[in-house]
Formats: sequence, C-alpha cells, structure tokens
Amino acid sequence: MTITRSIPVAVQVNQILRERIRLGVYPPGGKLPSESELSQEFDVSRATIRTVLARMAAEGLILRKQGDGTYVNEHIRDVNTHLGGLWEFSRLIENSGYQPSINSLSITQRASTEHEAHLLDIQPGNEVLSLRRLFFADEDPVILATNVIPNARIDPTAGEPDGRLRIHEFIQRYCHRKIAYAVSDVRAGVADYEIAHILNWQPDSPLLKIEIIFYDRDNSPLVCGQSYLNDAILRLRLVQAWE
Amino acid sequence: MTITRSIPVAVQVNQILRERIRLGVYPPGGKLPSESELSQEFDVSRATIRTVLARMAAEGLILRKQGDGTYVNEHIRDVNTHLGGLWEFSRLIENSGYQPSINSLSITQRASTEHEAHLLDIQPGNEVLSLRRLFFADEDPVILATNVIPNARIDPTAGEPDGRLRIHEFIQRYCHRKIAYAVSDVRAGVADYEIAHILNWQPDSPLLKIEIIFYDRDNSPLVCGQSYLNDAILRLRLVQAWE
DNA sequence: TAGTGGTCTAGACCACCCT
DNA sequence: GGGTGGTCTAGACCACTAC
Repeated sequence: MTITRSIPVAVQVNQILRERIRLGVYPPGGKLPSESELSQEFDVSRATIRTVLARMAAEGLILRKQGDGTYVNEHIRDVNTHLGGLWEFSRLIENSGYQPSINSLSITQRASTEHEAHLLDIQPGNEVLSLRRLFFADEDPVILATNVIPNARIDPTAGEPDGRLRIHEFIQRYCHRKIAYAVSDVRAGVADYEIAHILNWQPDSPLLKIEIIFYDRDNSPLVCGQSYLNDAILRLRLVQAWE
Repeated sequence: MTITRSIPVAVQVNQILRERIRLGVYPPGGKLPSESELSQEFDVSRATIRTVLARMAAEGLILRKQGDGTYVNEHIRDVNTHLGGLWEFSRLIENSGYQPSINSLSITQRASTEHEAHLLDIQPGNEVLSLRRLFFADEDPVILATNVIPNARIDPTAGEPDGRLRIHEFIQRYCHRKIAYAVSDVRAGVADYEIAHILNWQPDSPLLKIEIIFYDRDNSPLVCGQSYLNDAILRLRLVQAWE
C-alpha cells in the first residue's frame, strides 16, 4: 500500500493490484477503480497506471472496456503460463497450485554432442556440464529436465554446482550472467521406459517435451535443455488476448 | 513510410519497423536507430516509439540494452508464436513459412455433451454447431480442429456456415461478435486410427493436443475447440523475454 | 451527457554503457 | 562526458459506452 521511490512505482502498483485481485478486494468479474481514481490513490500519473494495466490486460488477468471500465477476468483461474512460466518450471508448478521442489539426479561432465554444440555455438566435443533434475509438484514427480552448459562458461572458483537451484539462479552464481530470454519448442513426446520410471508414469504414454535455449543479453546461448512434462498432472494453460 | 493519422501512429510505426527488419534494412544482430532518432524520423513522440519497441521486445524480436542501443534478435527466426498465433492456426502455419489453407470436413448440428455445455456455459443437450476442419501447410495436413458453437449464438439469417473462414471471421459473420481472448491447454496426445488417417500420419504417434475456449469482451464463452497438431511438420516455437 | 479507456505529446530526470 | 534506454509526469484530445 505504501509506495517507495527506490523500487519502480509501476512495479509496486502492479504487485498491489495483483494482490488485491488475489485477495478478492476486486472480486472475479468485478470492476476495478477507473484509471484516474487509481492514479489519485497511488499518487502517480495516469500513464504509469496505464502501463501496469496494459501488462495485466496482456496476460488476460483483466479485461478493459472503452467507455465502461476495467474488469477482473473470472475465467483466468488455473492459468499458469502468462508466458513467463514455461522456462521457470518452479514457477509453473507454483502457478498451478502445487508446492515445487527440485531433486538433482546427476551432474556430469562430458563432451558435447554435435547437436548441443550447434545449439550452444561451441565446437562439437567441447566439454559441457550436464544437469539432470527432477521437479516435483507437491509429492508427484512431474518434470524431468536435462540442462547442458558449456564448461567454458562456468567459473571454476564458484564451487560445486548446486543442482537444486532454479536455472537463472544457477547461471547467475556459476556463470555470472543473466538470462535475457529463451526460445522453446513445445512438442509431443512419448515416455520411454527409463523416463516413465523416473516420472512414476506408464511407459509409452504421451508427455510434453520442451526443448529450450536460454540466451543472455549479449545474445549468446548459455544453456540448452530438454524436458519431459507430465501433462496429466501439470497442465500447460495459457491466455492470449486478441491483438 | 508515410504516416497517416487515421490509423493509430503506433500501429503504423510498428508495421514499418517490422517490415524493415524483415527486409534486412536492420539486419539480424544489427542496431536500430536510437529512440530519439526514430521519433524524429516519424515525427512522433518518444513515448510512442517506446510503446512500439516495448511490444517488439516483449515478443523477443529486438533486444534492448540500456546505455547501448536496440538490436535485432538474430535467434528469432522460425519463431511462430509470439503468443498470438496459438489460436490462429492459419497464422501459425504462415509464420512457420508455409502456405495455409483450410478444408471443411463436416458441419453438423447436434446436442452438446455435458463437458461442452460446462465449457460454453449452456445447458447440457442444448443444440450446438460442430465444425470439423483440416488445416494444410502447403500440401501437408497438419492440424485437425473441431470447434463447437452454441446454436443460440448463431444468427440464422446469416446464411449457410462457411467452414473455410478463420475462426474469428466465422464468429464475426455468424455471431456478430468479436473474440477478445482465448484460454488454451496444450497437451500431449496420441493419434488414434481415424485422426492418424486424416492427418496422413502413423497411428499411435504423439501429437500436440490443443484445447481452447474463446471468449468475447463481455467474457462470455463463444466457442470451444479441440485440435490435434502434427508437430513433426509444424513446430510450436515461442519466445519469452525475462520479466 | 458524463465518465471511461485509447492515443499521443513534450519534457524531465535517472541509470547505464561506451570511449 | 555524451548518448542510450528506463522511468515518470501533466496534460491534451478522441472514441466509446452507459445512463
């Protein structure tokens, strides 16, 4: 409620409005105050309010009607991917209403395959660090993720890799880089015997397969990954606003 | 290049900049003019330029670096879903580099199932119009889509339904409504014999299954759909910018 | 007609990067 | 230091909707 000037005002207003929607201060289907009322309440300009509302509208959280008002979208429950959760599996699980946890299955050093080298813009055979991790939603294993990082990117003085970190925290700590964006392919795959066993699921049943590459702000590939997601437990649900 | 005032300035600038990137005026990895240069060139305010660039950055098309400049993202080729293409299959196919076409397989009138009634907020058994359509990428069948619309929403005077229209055009013409947003579940499925036959693909092979509901701006469900996408031909590739 | 959101402007100050 | 993007303001005018 109280607005500081150390954190961007728009970020704070964003958090406050989301919190109010979550708590039901603005109930599903209900109306939000007008832009001018909000700008008065928070003592910020209408433009600032508008950037916040624009973002929430793009995520489908609110619906804006010219000449009428702004409404809380009541059909938005259980949406977990406001297009920021696909490569943040912990958040994806959290947004789906489960408690996320990460189990590190293996951390190995090996030569890169040709395919990996191509994706990561390195020479085939160059050493890479391969992380195999299992994500849980509450007690259920739901995502098996394999991430590959070029050795050359890793700071050897940063200590032993901790496989339970979120990927951006991992990169931050061991590569001193920030992930800027990611490109991912969503595909349909099938659980082979090993994967089915790890995910505690039937062999030959369909799974979502997510292939992803993370880039830093200099547009260099940092990590590539290949993950299997049990979509019987964890839905991939997303909203798209028209235009 | 020439700016009118009848169409929003931001939209025109957006189109022009995208076109320049597409044509290589701003080559992959290259730098765009600064915000102030662009605002001078188009004779619009910097704020307007920024809204355009912000949108392009959110889609991953450009990368912005404080204190440096704005760059064309070179890793963005073949990305087909800037999170606006999932429920616009024609555009999805187009963005993937194919020529889209739609084949109407069947248009039938029937009673709604319990599940459909729940999704569409109608009574089970109420009449619905069921459209079954096949999307082609060039010559290959890639998406089998089934859409269901409550009869009560359809204007009987609008004539015989044309199954080759895009869904939003269809709704516009026969329901006089505009689609405001959509909620979709992306899942992994398997091609049964019939579906495999229609898609000209192996039975029991994995397919992406997309379940979707379209809403209008009054937040009423208009259409629900269930589609099978052959992801061996048509990739679902998306970009996500950090935060 | 009054009030809402949609568009756009002109300008300020800041944080950051390059040289 | 000079330029770039990041944040924010105050105010204008328009298009639309509900009453």
